[in-house]
Amino acid sequence: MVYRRTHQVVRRLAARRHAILNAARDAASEGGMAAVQIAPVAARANVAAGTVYRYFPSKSDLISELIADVSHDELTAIRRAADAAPGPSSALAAAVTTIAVHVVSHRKLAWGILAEPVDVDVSQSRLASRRAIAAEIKSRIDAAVRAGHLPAQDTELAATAVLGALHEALVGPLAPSDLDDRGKLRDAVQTVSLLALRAVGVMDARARGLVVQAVLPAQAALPAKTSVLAG
Amino acid sequence: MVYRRTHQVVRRLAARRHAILNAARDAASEGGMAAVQIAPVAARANVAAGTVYRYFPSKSDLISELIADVSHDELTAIRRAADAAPGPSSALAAAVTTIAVHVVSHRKLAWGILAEPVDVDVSQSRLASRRAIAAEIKSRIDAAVRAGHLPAQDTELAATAVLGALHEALVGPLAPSDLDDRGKLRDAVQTVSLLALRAVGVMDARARGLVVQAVLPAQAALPAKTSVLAG
DNA sequence: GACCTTTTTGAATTGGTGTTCAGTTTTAAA
DNA sequence: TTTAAAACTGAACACCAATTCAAAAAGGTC
Repeated sequence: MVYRRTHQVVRRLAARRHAILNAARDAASEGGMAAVQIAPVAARANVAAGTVYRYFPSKSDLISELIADVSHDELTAIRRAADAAPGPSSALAAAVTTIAVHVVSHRKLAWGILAEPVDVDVSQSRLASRRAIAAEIKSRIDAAVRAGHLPAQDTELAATAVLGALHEALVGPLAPSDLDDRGKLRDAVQTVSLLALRAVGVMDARARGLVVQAVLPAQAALPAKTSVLAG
Repeated sequence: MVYRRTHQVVRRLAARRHAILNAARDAASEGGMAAVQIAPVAARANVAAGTVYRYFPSKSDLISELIADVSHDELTAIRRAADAAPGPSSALAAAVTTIAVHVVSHRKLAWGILAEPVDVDVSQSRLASRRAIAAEIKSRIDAAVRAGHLPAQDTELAATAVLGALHEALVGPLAPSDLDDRGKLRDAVQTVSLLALRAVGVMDARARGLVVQAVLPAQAALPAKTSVLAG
């Protein structure tokens, strides 16, 4: 044989793969999934359109991997925030506010990942992404129920509803348009987190306290260098 | 002039318009918005593809009108249910359960109206549809707040979040799959309605009572002849 | 029935983007 | 430097449903 992949090449290939995925993420962050088209993404990554197909079998696969990536980062952030909390209720509050802060800070990307119409079928990866995050929320609600902080309930449905409330209120088409203002953003995050906690049965007064405590670290964790979502 | 539209013709034209819209609604009910394609819809309505374009400038307009129609029917049903309730809290509960029962009873159509990817741009009519229903919910929450039954809050955001919770939990991709069972359906509707009411600040015990009272009439109103959504 | 207008038809056209592939460039080994 | 494999390029292709439009049919008046 007169050709073998050397380390250098392997690294370059990996870098290029990253570059393409990154280009896709950037495009999605700026213009939503509609902006994730092969030719523009290839241009952003400094490769030709055909090259994309040496790394991803189809556009569908590219976007699916993008969705999985972003979800994975998101899940990590949620877990870290919740695990750092002192008790089950705080953990739930931390998880909820983390999601709220993240999606509201990267609305275009979140909208693209979650619900924006795409011309290729990405329902499977969206489903997996949602399932994973819903499962995390469910487990946090379960823990709070076991601790006697919340009434017994269908926690799976509750987790799904909580996610729906967060998404619709913060990144959906009816979301407030003035969320670029830092104060407004925090208010919206607090309001919606409060709604979510009350929905699962946290008493109003207690929920307010939990939210206030959870919002600060969630916001602080975000602007650190590269944000988790837009990395 | 040697030609004027006679009554008969006017009626036939109107009937045809209805037939096309109805065909679109049927198609959406069966196969979601993906099934709303010009040729199949035309076939369903017993006209040629080209004829559709004498009634609707574009597919986008056809679907937009379909969305507006369905939303209008939905809004009417919500108002009727809420207005029949004895007080502001009951009215809110009635509105919420009405939405829940409707979307869960016509999931494919609801999904198509709300969020399913479509190849043409229907974001404006979807936005209008959502806005109208959110406004109705908001006004019911406002009334309950004024009556002192709920804590003061950002009712616009609350209404949006409530809708998001209902939709995601009942028609989204994570919605339970066993909702064809009548009992399961009722349980899901109750559970999610309860979550929605607690979210806006109704106490758990009271919310349970309101939901139970509201679910029965909402369910009863539905199967009457032609359902409001699929009619 | 003659004559004009509106309506309908459905096959052909259009448009836009994902995907392919023959030719070119780059890389590694001899 | 030569050789062969892999990687890359980008213009051409394919796909597929929305849309158009010339011809035909139906409707209305005289």
